[in-house]
Amino acid sequence: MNLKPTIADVAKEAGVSTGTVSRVINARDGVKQVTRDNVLAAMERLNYRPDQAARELALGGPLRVGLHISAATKRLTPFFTLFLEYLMVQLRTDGYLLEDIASQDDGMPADICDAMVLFGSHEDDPRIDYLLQQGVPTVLLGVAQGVRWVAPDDYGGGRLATEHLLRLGHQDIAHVSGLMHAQAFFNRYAGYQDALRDALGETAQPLLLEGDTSSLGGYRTVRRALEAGVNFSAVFAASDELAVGVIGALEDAGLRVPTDVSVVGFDDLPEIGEALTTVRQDLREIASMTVTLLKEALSGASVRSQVMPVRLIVRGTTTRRR
Amino acid sequence: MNLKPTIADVAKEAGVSTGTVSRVINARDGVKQVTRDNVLAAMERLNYRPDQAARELALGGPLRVGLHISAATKRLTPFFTLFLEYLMVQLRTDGYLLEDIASQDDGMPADICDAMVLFGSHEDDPRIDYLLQQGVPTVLLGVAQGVRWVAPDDYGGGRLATEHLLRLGHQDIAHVSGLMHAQAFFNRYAGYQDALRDALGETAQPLLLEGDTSSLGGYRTVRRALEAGVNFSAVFAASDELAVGVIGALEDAGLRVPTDVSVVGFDDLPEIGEALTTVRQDLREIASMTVTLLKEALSGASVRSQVMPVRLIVRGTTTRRR
DNA sequence: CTGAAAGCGCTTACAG
DNA sequence: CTGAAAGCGCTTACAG
Repeated sequence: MNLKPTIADVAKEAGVSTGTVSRVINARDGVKQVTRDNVLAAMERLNYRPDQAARELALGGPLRVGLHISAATKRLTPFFTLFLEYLMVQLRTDGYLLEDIASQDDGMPADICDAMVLFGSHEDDPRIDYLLQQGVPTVLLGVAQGVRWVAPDDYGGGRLATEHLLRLGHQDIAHVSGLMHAQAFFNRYAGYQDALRDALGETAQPLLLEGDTSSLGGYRTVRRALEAGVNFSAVFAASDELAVGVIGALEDAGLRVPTDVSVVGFDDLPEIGEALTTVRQDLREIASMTVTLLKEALSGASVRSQVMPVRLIVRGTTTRRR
Repeated sequence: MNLKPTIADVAKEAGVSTGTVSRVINARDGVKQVTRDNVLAAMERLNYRPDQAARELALGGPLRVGLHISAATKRLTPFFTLFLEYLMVQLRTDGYLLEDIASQDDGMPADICDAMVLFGSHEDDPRIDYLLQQGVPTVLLGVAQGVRWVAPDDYGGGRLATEHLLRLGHQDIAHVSGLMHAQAFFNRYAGYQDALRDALGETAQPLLLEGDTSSLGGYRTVRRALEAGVNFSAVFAASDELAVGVIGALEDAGLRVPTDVSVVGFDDLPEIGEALTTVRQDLREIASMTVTLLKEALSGASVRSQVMPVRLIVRGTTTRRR
């Protein structure tokens, strides 16, 4: 039979009852280790995937995972859109339902689900205490103390991008970013600064150009810098969106990319950064890790967090300094 | 009892069996009209909503609705993101699962679901014939012949925006838009032209500024026009995103909005167009109508299509001509 | 620690 | 045209 295997198939294969299989699937304790291993092996052999509809029906509803984003976070960005899509798919696979949670007047989530995902945290985010106090399993996107979180290696990515430009002979490297109170931007900037200092010593001149984080923001920031006579032969932009704007501004100023100015982005978003030299963060992996931590939280495992690796993708917007 | 009513509750209330209730829920024929009315009334009284998990389990899987977007369409835009979210929620409510369908080499959808939603159609979209030939229930976003479609009143919206500006005394009104082969842009432009002609007669001077449809695109388009000495006291932008860029370019050129130049957008997107005078299209309604037409298609009802109304929202970016 | 059995809310042959 | 009943794939008291 090549139909989708059910819990009954697994039970037969493992020589146990369906109840036991169910217990193993749900990591209920009170199953002998040998039995558990047996069942796990059988599941593996049959490539068994639980049927979510059946599970939901038996349980009287899906497990609800609430997504709460801080007021300051923009939802309608390519980055957020993509991450959300991956997260939703991941959660659905495991039978969870992702719900959008609105904010109360005090900024706290207006509804509390079986578990929560927090987005757009800054330091000392009051939502964290609030949720921990209620004992709700919570995972954060970004870095914080005392909660489970997952975040890309922003610092390492900043270093990678900057070191790449340094290796190409650039010294006057501008960093175009958003406001520094966002943890991701702060860490990318820190990586940039450290790489610069490591390579150039104390003569290193970090050049931070802050502005709006959209493409338009990147454009205007760089255009203004150019008009003010600021000088650089390379730009590390803190996101692909910014990089797109940066390139536009350079073009409009008659500068060619990468011949005159090299540009590195961050994210490696489809549709946006496809032609860019950029630092790739794997959003799918990040979403997947978010779900993993969520499940750990739900099962009461000990708290841990995860930095996700990034890597440099060299494409056509960087070249050796002339 | 205030628990969620089940099919059994409805059956008892209507004095029939659960099988019969199921038949009327699913619009199976072979149910006497009186019985049907009875059941419908009972459902109404109890405010019955079918349990999707149970349905899915009994049917052996959810009904899959495939979303296919043309290669040219950008997915990671605020507009698309928002629409997709609404569509997904609507579909889930009715127990359908939205799936993203990739393209074959020839541009046709690589997988065919129980029903399809097509996005980013232009005239004579070959996907339409392809799907109709296979007999797949299909709904299109946009306008086309011989299929079910739903679209906002682009033409009417173009008129509304332009007439608003005319009423404020503006005569030199530029239209900033994307490429005209997109049906929505084409129709918005047509509305603009007709409103202009109706008000100013043959002296009317349509001024079309085409460019990239992002905010950055709007910015660059207008900046270039300004630098070329093009003259206007008002702009009708074909989207809120474009309008944001337009306003940026005006500001950077030292022009105040709306004192010096009035700007109208289109869409009324949250986060983007919140301060704009704009033409509101109700994406939630459009998504909901899409699902309605999908269900009609699935049940074999006769083909119909729907233009969704839009309306002008006057906010702070337009004022009387100085 | 594990099995047998009932139940979650629906659909659909099968009878009548 | 309609009802009684089995079945979809899980979970979970209840026994043992």
